[in-house]
Amino acid sequence: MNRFYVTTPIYYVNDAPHVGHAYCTVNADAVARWHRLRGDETKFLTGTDEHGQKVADAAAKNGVSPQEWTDRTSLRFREAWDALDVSYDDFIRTTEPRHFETVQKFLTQVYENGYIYKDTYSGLYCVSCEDYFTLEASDEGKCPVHGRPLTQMEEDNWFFRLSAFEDRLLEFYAANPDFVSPETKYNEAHAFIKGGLKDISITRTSIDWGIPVPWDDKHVFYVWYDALINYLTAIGYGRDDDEVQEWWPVSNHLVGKEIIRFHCVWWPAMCMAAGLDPVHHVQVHGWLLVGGQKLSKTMAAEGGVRLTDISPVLLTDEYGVDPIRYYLLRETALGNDGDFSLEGITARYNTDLANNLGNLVARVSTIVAGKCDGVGPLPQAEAPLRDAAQRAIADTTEAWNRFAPHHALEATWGLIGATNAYLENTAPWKLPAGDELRAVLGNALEAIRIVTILATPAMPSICQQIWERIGLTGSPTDGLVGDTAQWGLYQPTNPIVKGEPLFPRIKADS
RNA sequence: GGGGCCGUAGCUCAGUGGUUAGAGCAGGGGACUCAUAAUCCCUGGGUCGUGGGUUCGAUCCCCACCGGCCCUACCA
Repeated sequence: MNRFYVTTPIYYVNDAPHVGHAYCTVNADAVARWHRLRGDETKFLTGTDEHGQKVADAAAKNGVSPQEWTDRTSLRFREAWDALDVSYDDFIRTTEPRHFETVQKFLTQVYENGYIYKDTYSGLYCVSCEDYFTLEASDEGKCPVHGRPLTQMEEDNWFFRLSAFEDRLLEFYAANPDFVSPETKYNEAHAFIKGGLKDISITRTSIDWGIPVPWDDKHVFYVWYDALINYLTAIGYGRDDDEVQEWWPVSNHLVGKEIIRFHCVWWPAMCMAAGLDPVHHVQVHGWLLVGGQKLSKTMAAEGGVRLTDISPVLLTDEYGVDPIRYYLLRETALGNDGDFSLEGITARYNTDLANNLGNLVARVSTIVAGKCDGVGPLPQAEAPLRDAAQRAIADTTEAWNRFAPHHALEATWGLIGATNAYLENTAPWKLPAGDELRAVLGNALEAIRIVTILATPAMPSICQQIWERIGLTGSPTDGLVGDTAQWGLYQPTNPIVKGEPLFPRIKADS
């Protein structure tokens, strides 16, 4: 039995979920669904990050307690994921007792291993930002954001001895060239380590909205330290339900490129410090850009992007869940930045979904209804379409296995194109009733059946619908893809259903 | 200041040290009529950002520059 553990970052609850969150989460979801389809025992974790100064501030600003604020905002994330058909197995909140327990166990271990020490943090502080800057990061001693002079501040902090892991991290990177992908992100992380690592402050005394340091109750852990450990909380690290041995060796983090440092440098070092192997794999994704600009809360606040237009829930209301999932997965190569636009959604929808897939199902259904009394004929063992199907199956499989949903869908759509072309060549609408006609339609239906299996990680609900329309019982997810995605297995038990268009075209002016 | 990324057909992007640089979409032409004015076939001379260098030969290697962007230690 293979296992597969995939995580998203836990999302920071100082604001509402937006498309950027959805992008990451839907990719993780599709990959998780693929692995379930392969028969892997799969665990898909997402959740919310609920500590830190910004959350406390956001709560205060809204006149509620931090706990109430996080309850409220965390719920919005779960609602968004429900709206997107996200099949997480576990939703973690960093304010949960289980997380307190794991964090304290984990960091106590690091402490006992001698990698945490107390020192005075002294740095340049910007009162407006309420944050420290290094001299290098500052604008010649002035705040790079506000331009006002930074003041020297001191605070007693506990420090993590990150510098002790420079060599071990470099060795680890050398020994694990697939640790981070895509390769450019691996290089980036590797280069950063080579550039030298400094110890980092991991606790705060200035706030109390956080997880207490077990050996020093004046301190709470800095939010990132607590946050990263969520990946271990969910598999029971340090608790009765400890399943770290089973899940950690097959762990995969899907993260945005801006948090490479935390996941590819700090986090493996922290694991090493606790006597644990680092996460198995970090898959980095790029950003969705709106009009070439980063899609972010900041931009929206400045009026650069209308936040209401990029709420995931509004998008699914407008275009449907599966089309949005398809767009997010298909439009941008995972690892690259991508354009996000309503025009792009419409284009993908009309061409790939309405014209290619939806129309294929419609035209085949109509001919079967008209010429075969609505009963789907069986495919041939040997058919011209068979090669196209096998190529699509192989390419799609390979792509999903390496975190490349865009390539997977491209490969699957290759079979849709081949099937449309096959229909042109065989012109079943001209054929008299008989074996030839039945063979052509059976082959086309078989291709459609295979498509629904291959595409179900991306569009679970539409694929189920198509499955039923072509007269099959059960679901595309019944059985393992290795067994079911093989030419020749189409065997309907129900009549073909013509039905309404699966994807009514979106008119250009709407 | 330091580190890194990107710049390829109208658009979005693939791609490789070597004869004619590719795909999808858009556009143009044709076919067909089963289908959601859908589908299928044909159609892509674009200084591969600019200027140098290495090389028998570079879009792909090196350097500089221009333009866009990211990280520099709490925004997917």
